[in-house]
Amino acid sequence: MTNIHDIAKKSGVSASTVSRVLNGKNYVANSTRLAVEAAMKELNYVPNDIARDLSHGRNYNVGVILPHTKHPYFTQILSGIIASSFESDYRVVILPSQYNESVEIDYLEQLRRKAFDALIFISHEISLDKITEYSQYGRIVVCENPNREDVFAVYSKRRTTYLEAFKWLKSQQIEQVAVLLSRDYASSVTSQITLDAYQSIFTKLPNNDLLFETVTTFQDGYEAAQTIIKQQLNVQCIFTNGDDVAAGVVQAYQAHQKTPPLVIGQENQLSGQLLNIPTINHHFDKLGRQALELVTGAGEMQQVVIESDFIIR
Amino acid sequence: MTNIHDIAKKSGVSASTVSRVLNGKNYVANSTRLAVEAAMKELNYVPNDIARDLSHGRNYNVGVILPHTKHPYFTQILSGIIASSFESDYRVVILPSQYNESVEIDYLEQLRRKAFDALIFISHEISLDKITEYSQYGRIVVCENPNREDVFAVYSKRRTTYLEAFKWLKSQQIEQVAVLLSRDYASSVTSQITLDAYQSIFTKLPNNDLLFETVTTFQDGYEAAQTIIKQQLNVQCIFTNGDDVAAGVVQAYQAHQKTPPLVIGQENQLSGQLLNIPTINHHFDKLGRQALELVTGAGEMQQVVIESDFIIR
DNA sequence: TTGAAAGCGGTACCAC
DNA sequence: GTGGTACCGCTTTCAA
Repeated sequence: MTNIHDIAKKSGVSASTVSRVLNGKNYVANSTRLAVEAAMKELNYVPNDIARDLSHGRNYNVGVILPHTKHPYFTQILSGIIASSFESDYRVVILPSQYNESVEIDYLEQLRRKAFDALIFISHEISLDKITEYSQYGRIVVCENPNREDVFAVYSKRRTTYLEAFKWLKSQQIEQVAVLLSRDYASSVTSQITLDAYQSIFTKLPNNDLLFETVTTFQDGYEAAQTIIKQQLNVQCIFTNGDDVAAGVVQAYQAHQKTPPLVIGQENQLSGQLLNIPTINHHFDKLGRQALELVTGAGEMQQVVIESDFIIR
Repeated sequence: MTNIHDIAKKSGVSASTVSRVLNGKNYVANSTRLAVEAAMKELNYVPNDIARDLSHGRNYNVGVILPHTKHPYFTQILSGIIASSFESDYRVVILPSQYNESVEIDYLEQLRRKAFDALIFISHEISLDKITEYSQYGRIVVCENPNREDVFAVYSKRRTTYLEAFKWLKSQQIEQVAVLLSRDYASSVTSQITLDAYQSIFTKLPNNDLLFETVTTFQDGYEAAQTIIKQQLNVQCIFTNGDDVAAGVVQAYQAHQKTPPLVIGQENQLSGQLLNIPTINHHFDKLGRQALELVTGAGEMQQVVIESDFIIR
């Protein structure tokens, strides 16, 4: 590896001067500059980024923690982050966590060891306390409403839109609504917001047999619908947590030769467009973009809210 | 930042000894070890990864170059790479290229500057010559058949499966086949393989009006199908380059109140399952896993071929 | 079993 | 404008 000292020697100047030429900063005589550049060309020199990083104490890497890449919620946010990184000086490092707390802690430790300048949690199992504890080592942004003010956050304004959707249902005289959630009420903020909005509009929670709490895929949606069909429940609408799930519901009804009730999806995916399912667009790509801007920005503590839309079709 | 020398001083030993304790290598007296560990605990010390990287001359980062994350071909391979990285010591850095040659060259230069230990090109615009030129700076793997032996590569065995699919069509007395490609014959190896296989079976290329060369999305598929419908072409089958595209084709026919011909997709996506479209599964996740194993491995020059399946439904 | 010292490859402050 | 030098923080060889 030819280094900065080789260039210095070759061109008869000091390493400091080579460094100046390299960075185009400070004054260097034109003749000196040319001599140094000639030496660099001749020795086929390029600077070493790791050495530079060490000297600067930073490496422009942002770690992005997500459980896996099988769910559109994660991948859509990730896409936004990546798109935004393309326009910034930062690189995105993917850190899969499989919902495993100790893996997440390990990533926080890596932040502490300077492996990254900053971290984005698209989702997390560990507590917010743990996250704030590590904030001294680099900026950390979470992609959810933390319900406290000492955490950088970007999140979708779900509640308003859920209220809008449920209000609309009610205006259509629809009151028998099944709800398919991705995770149980206790462990998911999204589930809490959904059910709280539901209760605000319908003044009660859904009956137990109309509430499904671990539905995340097409297949899960299909099976939940089958349960509803078999039990011959009186259902006017099935409110799901994603268009793929919604598609599963519709397919299940069709497989049973039945007309599905009104099905509502989320995330405005292709599956929903194909089957003409009303949906809620949370604009996760935009959320991802904001997350990167926030985590690489210089500003004060901040929380950004992204609007979402209810799309009737 | 408390560093290794602080620990050395605090515990009354040399930095070398602290380093030994840190790495658990070489002999350190038990009493010494305990003293050092106590000092580390007390000063809340963690080693600096960048310094370690500089000393080692490597950083365990693998760059993954892809045009964008909007196409399932890219994201499926990426998922495989990420899943595999979880089981390795390497980190995945996402490098979006937007099909831009100078951006790709810049990433190659970053490899040279030691920003990464290795690179995976999921897709690339630059020449293979350029890629081999930079191979001296770190291992580089491409995700396509390079048709030469001096490049690490992982690719799907498309030709065999395309032949199988076309043969099956022929056995069904289907000879009027439209083909929707993602890119033109000249610039896409996949397009070449597709049409070459077509020609092997049908002894001729598709007519010009049955060949579409820049179709990549649902919408593109929809529009291509509209063209076919409007021109009232005699088509028994539409062979597409993806299930989402295939879904667009089917939807276009339905919108025109027409029964679609046999439509074949690729990639075994949800959209294809929903609409019951026959497809070709290229197992891109597996391809991604192999790509990471290959790029981080120690072995000789190697090329790995992934089997694909024709799924009739 | 341990320490001194020379790297790894740059950056940046302070004189001249 | 330019050079000297200390420093970023860890690893590793060689001697003791």
